[in-house]
Amino acid sequence: MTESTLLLKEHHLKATPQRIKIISMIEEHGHITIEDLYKEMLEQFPSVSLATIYKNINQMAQSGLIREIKIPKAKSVFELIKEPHLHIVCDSCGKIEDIPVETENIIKEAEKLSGYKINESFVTLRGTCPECR
Amino acid sequence: MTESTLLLKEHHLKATPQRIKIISMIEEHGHITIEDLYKEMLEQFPSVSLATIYKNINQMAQSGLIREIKIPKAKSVFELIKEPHLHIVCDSCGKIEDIPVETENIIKEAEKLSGYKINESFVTLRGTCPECR
DNA sequence: CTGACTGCAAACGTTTTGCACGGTA
DNA sequence: TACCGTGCAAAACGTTTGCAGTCAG
Repeated sequence: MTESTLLLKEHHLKATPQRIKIISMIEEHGHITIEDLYKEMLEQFPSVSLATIYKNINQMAQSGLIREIKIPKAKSVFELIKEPHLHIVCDSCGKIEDIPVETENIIKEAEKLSGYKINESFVTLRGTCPECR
Repeated sequence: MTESTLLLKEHHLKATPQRIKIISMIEEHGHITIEDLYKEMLEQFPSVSLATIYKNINQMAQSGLIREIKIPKAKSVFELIKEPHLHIVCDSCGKIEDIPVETENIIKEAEKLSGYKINESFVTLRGTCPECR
């Protein structure tokens, strides 16, 4: 029983070979676009359909297993839902990394200023990574 | 000479009636989707084309006059580029507001942790607005 | 065994493109 | 006047849907 299979079972989704592959690819890459998911999937499942990928991605997002991250001026990527973190995108090579930065202070501040009850925060930074500098 | 006309001139774009209208609508609404822009524009320019709106929005974004804000689980909105601020979206009514929260601390922290040189930050929060609570 | 999942093809909504006409500087 | 912007129609894209066959539980 693989890790991906377990994740699927926990979210009450049938563990088909396609789904297992999708999850392990997201896990492996950290973040991945639909396009890359499809390309890489074709190597192992030559007749896989884009429709299948979309259907599964949508279901997994619905079940709270994965989440779509919209990136300014770039394609969306998908990631497994884990601990809160923020994203940083390299302007030069496009790489996306997670960073475990605490956003509590900002949220508290925003709640005070806005009067909103805040449920979730999405933070994306853009800059230049150490390798591209 | 209107404010919108000035903004266009500053960015070396010809001040056509359609462009002036687009900018004044973004200014008026703060944030607006392409769809709403088009609908409202039709009232004043019954034969305006969606193609014209897309072409202009893309040019204005390219010139640094406006910016696209991608919202989780919702349509993108466009805003004039002004002082840094973050966005908060109401889960219940969908309203989007700007909040002038300082993000310097988070950025410093992220730079330290990641080794990146950070150029810009995008922060979107979701929650419930005072009216919807 | 049965309902859920897959792959295919067609449909859909959004965004882009090419072109002839019209308007701004 | 020269060039850029507009509107129209068609095309290109990304995503979704319906359906018949297949598979996981």
